[in-house]
Amino acid sequence: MEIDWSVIDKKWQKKWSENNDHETDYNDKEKKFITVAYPYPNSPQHIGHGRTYTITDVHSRYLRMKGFNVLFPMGFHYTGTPILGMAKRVEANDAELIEGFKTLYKVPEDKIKEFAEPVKIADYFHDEIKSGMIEMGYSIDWRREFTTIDPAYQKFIEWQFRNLKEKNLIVQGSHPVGWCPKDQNPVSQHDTLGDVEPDFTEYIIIKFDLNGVKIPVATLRPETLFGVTNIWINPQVTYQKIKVNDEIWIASPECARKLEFLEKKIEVIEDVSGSDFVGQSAKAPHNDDSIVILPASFVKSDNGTGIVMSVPAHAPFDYQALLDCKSGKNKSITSDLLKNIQNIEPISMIKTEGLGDIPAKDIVERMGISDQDDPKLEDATKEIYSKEFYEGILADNTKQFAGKKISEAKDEIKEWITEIESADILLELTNSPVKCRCGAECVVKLLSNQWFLDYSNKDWKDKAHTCFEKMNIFPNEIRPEFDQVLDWLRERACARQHGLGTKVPWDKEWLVESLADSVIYMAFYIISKYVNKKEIDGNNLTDEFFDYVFYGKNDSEEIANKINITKEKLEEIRTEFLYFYPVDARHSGRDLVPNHLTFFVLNHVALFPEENWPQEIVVNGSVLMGGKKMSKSMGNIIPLREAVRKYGADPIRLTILISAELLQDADFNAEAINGIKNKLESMYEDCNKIKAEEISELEPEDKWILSMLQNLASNVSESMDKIRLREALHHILYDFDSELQWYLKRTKSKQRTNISGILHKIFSNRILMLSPFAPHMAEEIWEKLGNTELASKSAWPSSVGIEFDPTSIQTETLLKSIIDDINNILKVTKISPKKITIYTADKWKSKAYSLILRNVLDGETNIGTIIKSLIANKETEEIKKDPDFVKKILNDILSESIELRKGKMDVEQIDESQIISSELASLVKNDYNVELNVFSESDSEKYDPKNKAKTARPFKPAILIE
RNA sequence: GCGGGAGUCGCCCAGCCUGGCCAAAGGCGCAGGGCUUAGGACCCUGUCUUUUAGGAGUUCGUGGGUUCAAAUCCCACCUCCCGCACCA
Repeated sequence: MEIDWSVIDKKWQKKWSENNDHETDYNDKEKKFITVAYPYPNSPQHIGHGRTYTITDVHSRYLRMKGFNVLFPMGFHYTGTPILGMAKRVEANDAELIEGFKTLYKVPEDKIKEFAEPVKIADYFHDEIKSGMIEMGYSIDWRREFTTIDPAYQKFIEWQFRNLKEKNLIVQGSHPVGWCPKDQNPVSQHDTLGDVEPDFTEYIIIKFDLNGVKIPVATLRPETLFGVTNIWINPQVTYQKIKVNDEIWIASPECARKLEFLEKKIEVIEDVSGSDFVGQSAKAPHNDDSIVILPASFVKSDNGTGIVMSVPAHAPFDYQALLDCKSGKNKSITSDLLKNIQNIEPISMIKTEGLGDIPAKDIVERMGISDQDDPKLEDATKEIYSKEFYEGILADNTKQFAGKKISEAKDEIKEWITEIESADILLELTNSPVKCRCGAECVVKLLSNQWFLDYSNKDWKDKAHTCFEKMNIFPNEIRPEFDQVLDWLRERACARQHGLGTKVPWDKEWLVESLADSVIYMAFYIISKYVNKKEIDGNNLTDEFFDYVFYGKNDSEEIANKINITKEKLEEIRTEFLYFYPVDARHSGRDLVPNHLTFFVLNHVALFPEENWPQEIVVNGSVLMGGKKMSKSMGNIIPLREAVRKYGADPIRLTILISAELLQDADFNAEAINGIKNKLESMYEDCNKIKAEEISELEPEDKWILSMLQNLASNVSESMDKIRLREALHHILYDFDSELQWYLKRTKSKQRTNISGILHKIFSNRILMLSPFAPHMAEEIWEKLGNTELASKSAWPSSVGIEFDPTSIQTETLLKSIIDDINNILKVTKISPKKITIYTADKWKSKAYSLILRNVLDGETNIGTIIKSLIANKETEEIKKDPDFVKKILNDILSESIELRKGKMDVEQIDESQIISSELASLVKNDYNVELNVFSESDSEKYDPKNKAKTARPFKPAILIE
C-alpha cells in the first residue's frame, strides 16, 4: 500500500492546531517547562537542527502523555552580527552569497533584493524555519513566539543588564580583538576572506635605554632577559623615531602602525636607518648593563618592533647570528667593533634536564646550521622553546626567580619588568595577513571601555557549580565538561558595536552581545504570551514590572497603574511565572556546552532565587549525512522542509533518533530512512487488519505475550525517563517483533482464531508508545484501531493493566529452548525428522536444580561446595552417580539472565511433562509435521533405543530425533 | 599544550557505570527460501571458525594485571574525534 505521508502529516497537524492542543496555560496539574535553544534565522534549518528540536518535541510529548501540563515554546534569535554581514554582502552584490540564496535556499529573487536590510533576512528565514517546525509536527505553543528585537524583549534585556550591573557582575575593561581598520569593526572567522579566524599572540616589549631614547625589543620569552648579551637590529631596514605617549622609541614603521591600535598615541618624528645604531650600546633595564647593538639579517621589520634582544645561550637564531658576527662574515661590522665583540659569550640561565648549558649551541651544531638565514633555525627554536618552557628551571643568575619553572615564572617576570616601567605589550596576528571581506588587512585592536560579564567572579562560579551539582545532565558523561568550562571561564565581553540587538542601557554606544541576551529568555515566554495577546504593551514595560513578575517586589497595584494594565493582569503574569518556572529541561546541541548552556546556568543563578534554578540539561550530538559531516562545500546539507516533502515528517524524526544515542553523531542516509518508512508502513498495514474483539479465556501464550507487553512498557518508560530515545524506539519498533513472531507461531500451530483482541491490545499500546516519536502516523493508526480520542491525548501506557505472569515466562522459555535445540540438532545432522521423542528429567534432578539455583542466587558458585551440600542431602544424594551433572546445571543457570533465575525461584517448578505434551506437540507438528512422544526419564516403559533419556536435565529435556 | 570523548563480529550502532544473562541486541548490507505475472515491499532462514546430536574453539584497539569468571574492573601503550572565547 502506498502511503501519502504529506496527507497524513497535514491532516493531524490541522487537527492539533484546531484543538489548540499545544497551547499551555497554568492550571492545577503538575507542569513541565521544556525549552530548547531558539534558532538564529540566517539560513533555513537543515536535518541537523531538526535533531535537537525533535528530541525536545518527543520529550514534551512524552511528558504530556504522562499527565503533565507541558509548555514547549519557541522564539527567534535575531541578535548578532552574521546577519548584518550577510546584508552587507547582498548590498555589495556578492555573487557567491546571492547564488547560494537562489540555488541552495531557493529564495525568490524579489526577496533577495530586500536582503540588503538585515531584518528582512531574519524575517524571511524566521518564517521558513517556523513553517518547517510546524511541518515536523513539533508541539510548540506558538502564542508565545517572539524575536529578540521586539520592544518588549529589549526592555527585558535592559532589565537583565541593569540587574547584573547592580550586582557588579558587569565590569569595564579593555580587550584585544581582530579588527578591520576600514570597517572600524571587530572581525572573526565569518568576516574574513577564506574564513580564517584572526589568531594573535602577546609579545612583551622590553625597553632598553639609549641616552633617553627607548630601544624596544619584542619577545615571547621575557624570562630570557637574564641571558641577554646584545641587541639585534637589521641594518637594511629604515626604522622610525616615534613618540609613543610620552616616550621616544625607535621601531619599525609596521610596529608603529600596530601600536596605534593598542591604545597608544603615536607621532612619527623621523626616519632612521638601522645601520645608524650598529655598534652603539643601550642600558639593560634590570641591571643597567651596557648592551651592544649588532646587525642581523634575520630580524624582520614586520615582526614585533623590528628589534630583538639576543640570548645566544637559549635562542638558536641568536647563537648563529652571533657566530656570523664574530667570524667577520657580517659585512656591516667595522673592524673596531669586530674586535670588541670577540669576548661576547652566551650566558646560560636555564637548566633543563637532557639539554646542555648552551642548548642553542648544541642544536645548531647538531642540525648542521651554517648561517642565520637557514630555515632549519625555526625548528631548532621550537624544539628548545617547548622543552625549556615545560621542563626548564631558572638558574642562579636569575636573582629572585632562581629555581622556578619557566612555565610558572613567566608571568611573574613579566609583572616585575612592567613594575620597573620597562615593559609594554604588543599584540600581533600570528596568521597574518588576515584580510577582511572588504579587502582591508586586519590588525589587532585593543578595544577600550569594553563591557564584560565577570565570569571570573569566584562566588558566582561557586553558585553555578552548586546548581550543576543538583541538576540532571543527560547524558551524564558530559558533566565533567561543564565543570571544566566553568572553572576555565573568565571575563567575557558582553557588548558589541554592530549588529542587531538591544542597546546597553547605560552606554548607548554599545549593543548587548548575542550570547549575553539569550541566557534567561525562557522566563520571557511567560510575558510574550500577554504581549502577543495585546494585553500588555511591550513599549510600556519597566524594570519594576519585571521585578514584580520575577521577584514579586513592591506593590502590584502601583506598578500596574504605571504601565496601564490591571492589577489582576499583573498578578496573573506573576502567578503564571511562578507556575512554569523553573525550567524543567533545556535542550541543545553539544556545541553550546562551553558557551550558551553554561552561561544559561550562570545567569540564572545570578538573577533568580534558588527555587527557580534550572533543573535539567539535555545535550545531543550532531547529524552526519551518509557518514560525512554536513557542510556547504560538500553540498550535502538537506534543508529540513525539503526532506519533509520528500520523506514525510515521521520517517525523518525516527531516522535521526534511532541512529545514535544522545551524544553520538547520528547518521542520516537513504537506506536508513527507507528502512524506517517500510517499518512504519508495515505496522500501519498490520493494524488495518486488527479488530478490537473481546478477549476470551487466556491461554499460556496469551499470558506470556501480555507479560512481555508489560515488560516492554516498563522498559520503554525507563528509557524515556533517561532520555534514551534511541533505546526506547528500538524497544517499540524492533525488540518486540521477535516476541510477536513467537506468539503468532504458537497461536498458528494451535490453530487459534480468537487472538484479534489480544493483538489489538498489543498494537494499541505500541502505537501509544510510538506516538511521541511518530505523532502523525500514530494518530492515523490509532484512529484506524477504532479510537475516537487522539493518541497524543491518551495516557502513556506505563502499565498495560495486565498481571505479569512469571509461570508463562518459564513455560515459553522452555518451549523455545526445546525448539532451538531441535533446530540445532537438525542443522548439524542434516536429517529430516520422522519422529521426535522427548525425555524429561528425574524428580531428584529437579530437586538438585533448585538447590543449585538457591546457591547461585545466594552467591555460591563454587562447584565443590555445592556438590558436598548436595551429597549431604538425602533427596539429592543420587548426584554421586553423575557429578558432571552439577557442572552442567551450574553452567545452565549461569548462562541465564538474573531475572529468569529469580523467576524460577519465585514460582513453583513447572510441570515439564505436562507442558511439553500439551503445548509442544502442536509446535512440532506445525514446524516438522511429525508426531511427538514424551517420556519421563524414570519411566520404565519408555522408548529409548539410543539411551538418551539419562542426559535429561531440568529445563533441558533429552531429545531423540529419528 | 590544556580539557573532554571514542576505538565492538562487512558497515552503522548497543552493551561497559552495577563482571557471569555475551559469539555479544538492533539496523543496513549480503546469501538462500516464501509471497508475487515481474519488480518493489513484506515474511522466514542464515551471515567469526568448526562440528552428522543440541557441542567446541577463537574474538570486543594493543600489551599486561585482578577474578572461579573480563567487551565490562585496574595499569601502560597506540590510534582517532571534538572544544579552547568575544563567535552564533
